[in-house]
Amino acid sequence: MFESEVFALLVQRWGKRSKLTADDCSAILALPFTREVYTKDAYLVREGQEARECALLLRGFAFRQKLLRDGSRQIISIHVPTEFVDLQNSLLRTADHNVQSLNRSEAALIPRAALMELAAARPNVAMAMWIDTLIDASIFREWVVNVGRRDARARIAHLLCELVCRFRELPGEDGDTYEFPLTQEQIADATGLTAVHTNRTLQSLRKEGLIQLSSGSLTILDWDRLREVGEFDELYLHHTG
Amino acid sequence: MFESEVFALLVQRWGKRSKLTADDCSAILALPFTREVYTKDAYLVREGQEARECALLLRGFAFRQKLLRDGSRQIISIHVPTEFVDLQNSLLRTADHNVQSLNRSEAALIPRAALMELAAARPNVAMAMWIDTLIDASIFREWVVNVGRRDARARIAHLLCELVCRFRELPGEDGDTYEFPLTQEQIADATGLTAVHTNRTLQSLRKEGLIQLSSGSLTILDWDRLREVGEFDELYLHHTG
DNA sequence: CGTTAATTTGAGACCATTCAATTTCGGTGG
DNA sequence: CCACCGAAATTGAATGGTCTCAAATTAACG
Repeated sequence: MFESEVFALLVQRWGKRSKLTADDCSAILALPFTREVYTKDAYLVREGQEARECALLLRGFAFRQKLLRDGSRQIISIHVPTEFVDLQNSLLRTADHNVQSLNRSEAALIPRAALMELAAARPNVAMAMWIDTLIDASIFREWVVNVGRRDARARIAHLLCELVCRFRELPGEDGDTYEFPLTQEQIADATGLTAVHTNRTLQSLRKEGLIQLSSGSLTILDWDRLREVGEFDELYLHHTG
Repeated sequence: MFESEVFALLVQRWGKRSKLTADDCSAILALPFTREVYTKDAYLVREGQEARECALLLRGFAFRQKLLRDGSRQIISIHVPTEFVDLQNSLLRTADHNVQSLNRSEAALIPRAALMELAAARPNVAMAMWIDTLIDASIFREWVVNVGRRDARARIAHLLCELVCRFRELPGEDGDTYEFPLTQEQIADATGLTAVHTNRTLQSLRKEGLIQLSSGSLTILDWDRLREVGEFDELYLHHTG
């Protein structure tokens, strides 16, 4: 995927909900950036670090995460291409969490200052960025509910539903089979479970004919029942398209 | 507390991190609003509802919440006076969660349109509002970690630490004793526990001399150890003051 | 001072964890 | 192309933290 394409997809995504003028669009397309490739588990952002640039995912996946003293990890969200991975850190200046690459990924790094100037000069663009961060926040809220009040089956089903909904938005992704980049350990860290229990729970979802999941590929066999098990309602994703 | 005071406190809070001109300030102070009083558990915002106005808390407390099919409830955040309770819903238009009054509270309801116009016309104000929502998001992230990866003692200790830090910012609140408006059931819903287990866990925190909590009043007896138990690091609150 | 909400207590059941070992998978070099 | 390797997935058994269901006690409030 060429960088120009990604910025074009970004403009397209934002254009759906905010009115962007031609000038707004060309100002976005004119943003300076450098490209960076990340290997699996490489850090894009580190907690405590001062934000100097903001990463826009071009290819691959990334996730937010916090580490606890005992070494356990909680994943807080998953990110797909065309998403900014740390607008929050850019505005708040010092990162309060880590961002890691899920698999081999690539990002465009935009200098913080350029992004802030753009936001200050163009209210429409600022609004689009703001809304992006609000949707992130909405997803965080749903995750609080997920890990706080649902049992293992529902947590995992809900996570799978969310990811499928978000993968579907990507160009070239449709049908019922998706490239699925999370290991069971990562699913566990995203749902607040252990890898062992995640494994057993996935088996039960498979045994009941809801999903098929192996070797990096997820097939949804029964979307309605998976939704039901995860008590999934996509309102919180605020997909207008 | 008079409304003029609250808007003044808001301007003061925002002024700490964003540069607000005199014009910005007077535009904020000129916002139209109506006042509304809420009884305990009254709804300020309902999931699925279209946002027509945005509530600024003047007095008392409020909390965000989602309800599950089985009737259980997950509290997602607590809010104190001078905080906007639903900027998120105002921007995203349709509310994806509920907001309830924690005790008897009072809010200034600002028409959505007026707030949006102010944001569009004044980048500094927009930035201040944006940052408010980013700090909310940071708190959501920490709550994902709290309910996802900590045991009952740590979850409750962490919640208490957060609330104390935020109460301290309020005028007239200092020392080690605070008005504490949450029932044990609400603490349970905020930490993803049951009320019964919350009760036993609070007893253990009391028995070890960390806190004193009864009849709506919380005293911190050993801040350092409470922090330790909750693995609390206030970076995520982004208090610049 | 009665009535309801909130807190407290007990006992048993269960979901998820822990720890350890085994098997399978994916990739790499010989 | 096969042998090897580390990572990922899988299995088993025992433990334990938290839940459930009830009932009792205490506090709050009009």
